Amino acid sequence: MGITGLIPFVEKASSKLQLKDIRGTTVAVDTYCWLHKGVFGCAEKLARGEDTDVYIQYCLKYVQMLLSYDIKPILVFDGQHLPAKALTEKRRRESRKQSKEKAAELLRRGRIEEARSHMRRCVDVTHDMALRLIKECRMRNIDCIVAPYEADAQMAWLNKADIAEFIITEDSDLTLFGAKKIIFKLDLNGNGLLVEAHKLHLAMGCREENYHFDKFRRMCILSGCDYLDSLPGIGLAKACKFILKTEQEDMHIALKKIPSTLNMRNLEVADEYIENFLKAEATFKHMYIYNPLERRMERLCALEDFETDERYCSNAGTLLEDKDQALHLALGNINPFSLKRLDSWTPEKPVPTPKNIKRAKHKSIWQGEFLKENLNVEKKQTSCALFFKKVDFVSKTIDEDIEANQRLEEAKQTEAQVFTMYNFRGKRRRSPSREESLDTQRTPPQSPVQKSRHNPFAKDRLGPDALQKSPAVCENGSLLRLLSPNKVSPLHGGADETRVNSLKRSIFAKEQVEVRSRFFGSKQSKQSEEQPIQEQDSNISQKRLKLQKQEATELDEDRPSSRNSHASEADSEPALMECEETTSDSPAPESIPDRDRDEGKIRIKSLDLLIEQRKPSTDSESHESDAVILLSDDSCSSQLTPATSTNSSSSTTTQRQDSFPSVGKKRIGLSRQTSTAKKGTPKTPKKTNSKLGAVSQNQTKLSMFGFQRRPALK
DNA sequence: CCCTTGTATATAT
DNA sequence: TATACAAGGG
Repeated sequence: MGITGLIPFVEKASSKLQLKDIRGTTVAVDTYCWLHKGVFGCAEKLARGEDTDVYIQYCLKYVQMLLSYDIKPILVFDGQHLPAKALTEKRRRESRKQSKEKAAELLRRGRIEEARSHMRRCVDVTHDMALRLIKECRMRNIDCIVAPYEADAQMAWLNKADIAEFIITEDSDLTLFGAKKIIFKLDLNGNGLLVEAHKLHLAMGCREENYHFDKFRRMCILSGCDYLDSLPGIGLAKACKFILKTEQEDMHIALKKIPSTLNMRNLEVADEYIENFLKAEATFKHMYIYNPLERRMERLCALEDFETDERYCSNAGTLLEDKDQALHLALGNINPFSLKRLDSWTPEKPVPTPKNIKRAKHKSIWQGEFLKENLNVEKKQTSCALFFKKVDFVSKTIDEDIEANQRLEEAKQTEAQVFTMYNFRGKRRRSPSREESLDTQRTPPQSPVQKSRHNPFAKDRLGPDALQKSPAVCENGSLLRLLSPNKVSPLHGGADETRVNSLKRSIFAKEQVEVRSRFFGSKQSKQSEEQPIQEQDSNISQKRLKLQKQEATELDEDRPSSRNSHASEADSEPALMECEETTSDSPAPESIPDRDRDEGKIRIKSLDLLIEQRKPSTDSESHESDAVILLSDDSCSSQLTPATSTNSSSSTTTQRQDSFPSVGKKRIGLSRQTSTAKKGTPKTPKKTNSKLGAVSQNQTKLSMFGFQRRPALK
């Protein structure tokens, strides 16, 4: 549904987005997208009429993810069907009915697999299912709102009213309703595609001064939308061509010129089409929404704003006279189709939160004290770094410090993500420290100085107070002690005391971050071991030079835009974002829980890795043997023996890049053998430079923790 | 040659 | 349900 091909069409107005770039914001969510996808996972059960909460858990997983980024979600649900869509709905219902019959028929014949595919098509998302999710959200203090009609219009209004800065949806119609920032294709790793309305002229190939949003909307309606089928032979491309060629504002006149403008002589534009076009346009502009702050129904845009004749608004819904009914419909207490009252929850009587459920601390849109918080997280982070620059007057190489700080900041986010990922699996909730990490994510950052000085390994030193404020890197105390800078390497014993930013220290700071990302989230960073060490040797100095240059620009730059400009890097591992040298083009990392849900296993393997790190390894051979110790998977240890490793040292960069994820993943045990095998990742044997003699411990570590030359971008 | 339109397929756990 | 791909039409 929506506008066919619109998302590829607006490619020039879109950019990759990672949720960590929009921390502290509020987003409106098209919840039916999640429910539909969630329903897919349990379609069979639902088709059989069995009870299941799989789809609820699926949605809550997304909610948890948003919360972990300190993003306030507002779940928006569809309300009553519009008369204009009644026909479409009827068709869908019939199609579902047919699928159900087919599935039943196939089941009777015992063809289960075929029956399944039909079962998936016959399940529907009901309001009861929505209400069940709404009730779960009420316990968690997550705002929900049922739109009077289409969720799209409701979300667009939330966006325009600056209640929500972003909208998460799969439905391209959102752009037509006038939403400003829309996130499509959001996955559980927090990656999505951001489409910004102020860039739409780029997609249309229209000069900014000639562009008006009406042009875009008209183009989309012409290409065929939910409310109006397109004229035969007209899609987005033709519609765009026509809109750019005509300056006629009056659609009665303009539309008549389509055949001549587009050289389509056989095309006829009926008067009826023009009327329906204007109706469709009015529907997108003036549909009714619910204003939760004022607690009343309103039009998305007032009729006066466009001087629209009300007779064109026949598809934009009708005002519910009963204000109480409108409120309870918006709260989800009323079935929007039958208008039957199902519940009587109000924001004034919050439901108690069970002990095992976390309650979000965001202000509710239903409460009077709700204030628009236009927190610009990106700017905050920048100023944090700059502030730090001011206070640290001792250091000469302050740039290195800032850079190290940024790495630590990035790593903090990574660990938060990971903790949450474990959390929403909800399997083992043994340690309170994980919950704390969630809490910390929701509360705004403390003073910039504190924040920038945050040391992930300071747990031992700073005492209980620090424990509460900063999320624990790892709940395992021995792990932390092992990692503490003073103990890891004799080379750096005195570094902390002098407080001077020696090269060693700066490298070490980087290393710490990499260690963490290796454990908890990175795919790319795991590639390090396979990198020939001599190559890294030269890389280190290069890297430092580049980093110093980079951060000078990065600090002042608007973060999201700088991110977006590196399209291929946008989906790389969060902790490595700051260090572009270590990022690569490899596919987006998958969430850890999918790979290995057993945290115990991960913890043990992490320790293994630390043991490896602490071993006095002075050449690549011993490094090599250490690597084998790590392996628990028989199938991959064979690939990693030194014998095979020498064979392929001449492989090209691209080959290496392909091979790294599969090998690296196995090594720290964050992936399953099957998952890599399925994807058909070519397994190239590991490469090391056996000639390497005395490599400093530091360099060995660097090689172990993710430093490698960045493969050339295409 | 480009654009539209119809068809096939993966979708989540 | 949305996307990718192929084929047909102007």
